[in-house]
Amino acid sequence: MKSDNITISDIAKALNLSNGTISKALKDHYTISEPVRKKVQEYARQHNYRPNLAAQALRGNKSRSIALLLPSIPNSFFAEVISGIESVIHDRNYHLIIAQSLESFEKEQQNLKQLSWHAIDGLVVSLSTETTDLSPFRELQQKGLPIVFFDRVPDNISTHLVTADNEEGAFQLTSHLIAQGYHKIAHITSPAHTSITRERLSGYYKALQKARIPIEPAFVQHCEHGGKELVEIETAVNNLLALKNKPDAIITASDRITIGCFSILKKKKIRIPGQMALAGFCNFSAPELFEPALTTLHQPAFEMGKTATELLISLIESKKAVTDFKHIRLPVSLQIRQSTAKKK
Amino acid sequence: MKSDNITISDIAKALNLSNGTISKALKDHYTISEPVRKKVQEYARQHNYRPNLAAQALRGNKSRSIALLLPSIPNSFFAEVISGIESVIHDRNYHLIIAQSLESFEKEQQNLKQLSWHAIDGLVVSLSTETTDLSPFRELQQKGLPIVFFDRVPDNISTHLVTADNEEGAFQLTSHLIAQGYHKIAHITSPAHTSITRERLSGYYKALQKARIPIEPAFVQHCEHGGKELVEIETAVNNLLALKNKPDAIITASDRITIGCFSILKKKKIRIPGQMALAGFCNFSAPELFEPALTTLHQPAFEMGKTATELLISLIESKKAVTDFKHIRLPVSLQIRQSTAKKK
DNA sequence: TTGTACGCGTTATCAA
DNA sequence: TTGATAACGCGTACAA
Repeated sequence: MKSDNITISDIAKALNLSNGTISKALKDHYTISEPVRKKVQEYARQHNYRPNLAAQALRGNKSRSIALLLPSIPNSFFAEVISGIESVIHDRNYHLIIAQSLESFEKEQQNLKQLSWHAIDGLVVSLSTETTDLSPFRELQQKGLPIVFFDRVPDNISTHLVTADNEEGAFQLTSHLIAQGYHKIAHITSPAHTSITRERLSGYYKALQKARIPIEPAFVQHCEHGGKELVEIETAVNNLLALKNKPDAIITASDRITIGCFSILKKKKIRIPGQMALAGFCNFSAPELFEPALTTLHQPAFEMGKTATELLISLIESKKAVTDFKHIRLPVSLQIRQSTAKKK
Repeated sequence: MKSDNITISDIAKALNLSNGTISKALKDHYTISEPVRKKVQEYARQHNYRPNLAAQALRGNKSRSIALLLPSIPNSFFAEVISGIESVIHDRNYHLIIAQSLESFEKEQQNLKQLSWHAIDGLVVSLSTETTDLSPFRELQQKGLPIVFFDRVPDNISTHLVTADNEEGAFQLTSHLIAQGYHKIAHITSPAHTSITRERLSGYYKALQKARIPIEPAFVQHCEHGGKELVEIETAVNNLLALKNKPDAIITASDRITIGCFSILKKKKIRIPGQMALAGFCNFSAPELFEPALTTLHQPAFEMGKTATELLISLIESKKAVTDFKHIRLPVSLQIRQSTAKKK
């Protein structure tokens, strides 16, 4: 776009000062006298001065752009996350560069490479289900790139993490089902290596233990690609249905698995909750319209995006190296509906 | 990020050539001899040379970034659009800057201003429902900024437009309902001034005319904010239900209106399709799980995003001013389900 | 307290 | 066909 913006040297000429003075005055440098500072800032404001981002980037070796790498954009949960990121990024004067991995490690790596060409200042990531090798991320960190992970976060990495309180969420889902009279509760989830899977499993186990319900290993089914293909979910459901000791309820671990599982049960004409109760992690916008209305565990996706971005920006703008990293767990909310009605 | 990339002058030193020669060789300038060209490109490839985007931006007065301005990110339709844009933008070496208007003209203008600071090369827009004043967009165009509109497009503007075939979609929906035995078909839609509303109304009227069904003006209800607040949709539904001559079917004009209307009818315990058939424009991912499964008209959102972006890039990169603008209408697909079962 | 001068990496112009 | 040089706008030593 033809930029008709004025530049620092325009201001310098107009006020009979030098470029250096203007530059310093604009950023409240301490060596500039109050009247000059005021005059310059006033002039800049009136003439709608905007710093040339390209020049700043070239000079300062930073681009004021943040990259977002996530599994899938058109997914209720991640779309809300993006919205949360958008809510902070403009005010802080950053760009957002979005790339989706589509749950593929290869695509993720390819994206990562492309993003690095953009000379990004920071990276917000939710890992693909396939990702186990974190070395590419570690390498980028070592080159000085701040990274914040959210939702699907790695272990053993030194940086901020933002997740929903997955353990608590699974605990609530499971406890709710138990309270409704279901005692044979299965869990369909993502690959065992991912953080969210482990945390949710842990919550599931804790709830069972608390109710003194023995753990049945066959009740836990993993979708190796997080339910990317429906057939994965179908296999998981079939495995459960083939058990001698069939479960009477299923809790599911992601938008896609929840919706997929629901759909498969309906296709199989299995009554919900009569034959099988169902509840799961889900940020879908209208679960109350389903038949039956679906009990969901809602994650604060918008806040996750917002929080992760704020943390990232704090890392980027921190003068001294940050070593005190936090894992923020945001509260979830259980929304009880028909699909987990009391067992008869 | 600490960019450890090599630069043009690194190559120049290594090969004992000048910067200018390297620059030209890399872009296949005709004045560079074949052997030099090859040598330079080979060296660049081997050493993983990437042009510094900030420098290119500063020098060439363009940023290789494209802005996307749309009503709402966490909306099935627009999320798919973003995915479509993402699919082309990286390969063409552009950034994407996203801003959402949340259906507010004021927020849209504010975004527009902020975006212009980023020195964007082009703009992809879907207008907010509130927008009637196009002058800000026209001004940007006159300053030389290429703009492509999609979905909610303006009239009387000289640029490429990309929409779904809204008229055909509404025609199909209406004709389908007629064929199923519904003859009192209402239409809940967005404000009358928007392009999609007019096109869909036109399709609706054409289908009625073709079937020789008289048009009933009270059957057309507008949600002034596109159903941003549920109460708008509720009012529209109530207006229809209060009519002496009640409709026996409703077609709805957007994700939000469709879902909202569905929800309201259920809350009112109105049987679908027994008392009121329902079908609408909807890119929601699992309309078959609703009760009843919802007949939808699906828009090719991914393709719309992709097409709009390709057109925009062609405008940006066109050497000569483009005057031959097209309005591309992408095909829609009607998915028939229970909510429009044959009238008894 | 302010001004001068240089360099970030690239590209365009002009000279060789 | 290639080389030298200047310029894009900004920030920062260092000089004044």
